[in-house]
Amino acid sequence: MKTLPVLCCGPGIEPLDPVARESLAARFRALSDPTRVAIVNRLASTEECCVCDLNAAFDLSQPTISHHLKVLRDAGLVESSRRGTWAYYRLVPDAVRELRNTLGG
Amino acid sequence: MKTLPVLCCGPGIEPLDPVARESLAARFRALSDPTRVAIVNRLASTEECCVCDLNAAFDLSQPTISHHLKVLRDAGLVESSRRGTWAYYRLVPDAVRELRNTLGG
DNA sequence: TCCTTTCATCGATAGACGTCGATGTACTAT
DNA sequence: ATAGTACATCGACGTCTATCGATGAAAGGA
Repeated sequence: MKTLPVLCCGPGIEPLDPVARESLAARFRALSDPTRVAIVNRLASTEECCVCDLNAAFDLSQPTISHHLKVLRDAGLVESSRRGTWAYYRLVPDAVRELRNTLGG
Repeated sequence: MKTLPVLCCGPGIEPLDPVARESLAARFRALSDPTRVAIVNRLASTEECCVCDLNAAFDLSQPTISHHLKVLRDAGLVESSRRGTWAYYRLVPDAVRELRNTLGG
């Protein structure tokens, strides 16, 4: 005789709506690449960083680094500004904190 | 010569080693899909959850849900155990907490 | 003006990923 | 034994992604 399993995922939960799921997944996806994790790690330990230094640091082609920066920018995790010829990138602390909060139930 | 930009990403940082980058990225990649985010969200609000209920909840085929659960399992974010015919999944709180800490300056 | 440097974008390609139907496996009930 | 249920795995398909070389745009220096 089998005991009917307790109905899990019961009535008390509040599931994420589809928009929130997609939005959260998009931010995590931005961190789903080792190079991007390293970039964020690097930006986390400095005020800002110019692209030229990132290019030098990562042994990847310049377009590839530029691509990763765009992914992080589109995800709202970093922001950039140009000063003269150079582009400087920095973290968006609120975005990182927000993401962390979603893991801190 | 123009004013050389301040050497950013200076000597004080400790960059992640390649293994850590890959390992972190792998965990974030597990959360890079809206369905998996929703599964984790669901598991976060209950003790454990049987696959049959997840199948009913997500309007995706049973193999697809099974695939997502495997991804989360391989990432160490969830664990499962069989009791009788049913398989029950639950979060691995340490894994989630660890991931959160990496975002916590 | 011309050349160089910095960075973004384009186009192409190989590999990874999400999804499904079909199949396999283990368990339960009749 | 036979049938049915719960879940995992397999094979296939279309899409997305990481990467590169080539090109474009903007700025500075000669």
